[in-house]
Amino acid sequence: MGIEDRKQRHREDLKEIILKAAKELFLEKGYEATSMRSIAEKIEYSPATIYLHFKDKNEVFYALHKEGFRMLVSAFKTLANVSDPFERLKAMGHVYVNFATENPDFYQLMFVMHEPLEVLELDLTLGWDEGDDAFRVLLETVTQCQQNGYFKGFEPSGFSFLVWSTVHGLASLRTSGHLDHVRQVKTEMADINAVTGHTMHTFIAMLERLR
Amino acid sequence: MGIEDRKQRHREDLKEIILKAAKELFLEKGYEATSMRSIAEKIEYSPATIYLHFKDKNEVFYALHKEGFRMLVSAFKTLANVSDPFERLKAMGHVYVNFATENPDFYQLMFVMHEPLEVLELDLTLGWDEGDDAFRVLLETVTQCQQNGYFKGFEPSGFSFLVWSTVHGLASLRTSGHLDHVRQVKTEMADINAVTGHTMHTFIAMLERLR
DNA sequence: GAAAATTACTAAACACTGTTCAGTAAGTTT
DNA sequence: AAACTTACTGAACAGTGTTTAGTAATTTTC
Repeated sequence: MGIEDRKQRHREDLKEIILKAAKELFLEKGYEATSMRSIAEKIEYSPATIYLHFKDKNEVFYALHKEGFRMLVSAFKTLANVSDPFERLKAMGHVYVNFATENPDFYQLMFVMHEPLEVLELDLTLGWDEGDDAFRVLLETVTQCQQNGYFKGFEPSGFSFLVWSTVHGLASLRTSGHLDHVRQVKTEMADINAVTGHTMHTFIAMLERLR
Repeated sequence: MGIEDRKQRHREDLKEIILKAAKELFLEKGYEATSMRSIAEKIEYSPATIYLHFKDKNEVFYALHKEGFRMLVSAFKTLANVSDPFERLKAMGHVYVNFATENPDFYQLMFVMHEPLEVLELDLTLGWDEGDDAFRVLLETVTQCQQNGYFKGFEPSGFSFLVWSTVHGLASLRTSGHLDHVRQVKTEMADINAVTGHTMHTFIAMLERLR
């Protein structure tokens, strides 16, 4: 029935339609609960049709993974007008953690799961371009901070990895629920936002001491 | 056949046998590839038997998750004889990251996946005791460092969360492969061990500056 | 000692999953 | 009109976690 109706409708690019449906299901139900069959059902095609456009489930989610990076990089780009590099670094930290907080599923896909990256393992020339972009922006900002007298004596890429580790660690402990668990058991803090904010604040205070 | 043989064998606690098999399969093949059926086959029982001892797959892996924490906490305990708290904190960082490096599957289960924690979500009084223990040791060490003049002006639990975030971030970027990817594309470092070591070294240098 | 109750276990089914492949109907080219 | 190409699908394969009805052996009760 649905299959017959759909044939009348004007045809957009089917690949886009598949991704749109996959994204909606993914954001609504998560990765595990978004099956190839449920995507197919949503777009009123047979599951086999998806395999004409994507090699496998990983390739579908790798496309979403890339979309997530485009979102994050574009959020970073709004910070280009912050002229002071240290202020920009702080703002990047907040943007990063906020992105993870507001888009936990995307964040999981981009930085935690390695399923969608299995696509890359077959073709190592194929890059993680958007991710590399984001790191480049961080590295540039750290280097500029050093020109302003911050982080003296630290090797810039090592320092960038350190900053990334810290914000990623915070973001991932937050989205996994482990941070909130320890907060509940070990602290007096009111909620998960309080720990996250407090930890970010501590991190920035720490960076500030490294003038 | 196998089922008949096994009935003759002396009976240990079946729950332990299930966990032993689950652990072996898990360390060999990973979480996804360790099915209830494969565990059952390994111990020569029917899959249904496992459900007489465990509510579901999560409960099986929650038991392994706890075992991982016992391993980590016991590794921390070997550090009790390091009398200088700052030296102890540094050593804890290395133990933590080494644990994640040497037991990536356990680490995933303990700090990255939230599947085994779904068991807890039903019964919130049930704790993550071993994990809380590990955090307590960290908090104590940080507090003692402060008594020796380190990290002045920082609130101890916030600072502990920060330290945890950093080492967890490093460990999880390492085990997920993201760290190595960026290293390959963006740095001259030889291998994953070089980045990890370099980032840890940078972190410790940073902490040292906060006297 | 016979009957009843309990224990330990399993076969089979249910409702899913990702993926493949032979086949078909419609449109295009020769 | 015949041949070829495209777009798509139904059905199957081999797997998954989990539940349930049932059974054989053991233990308890009368």
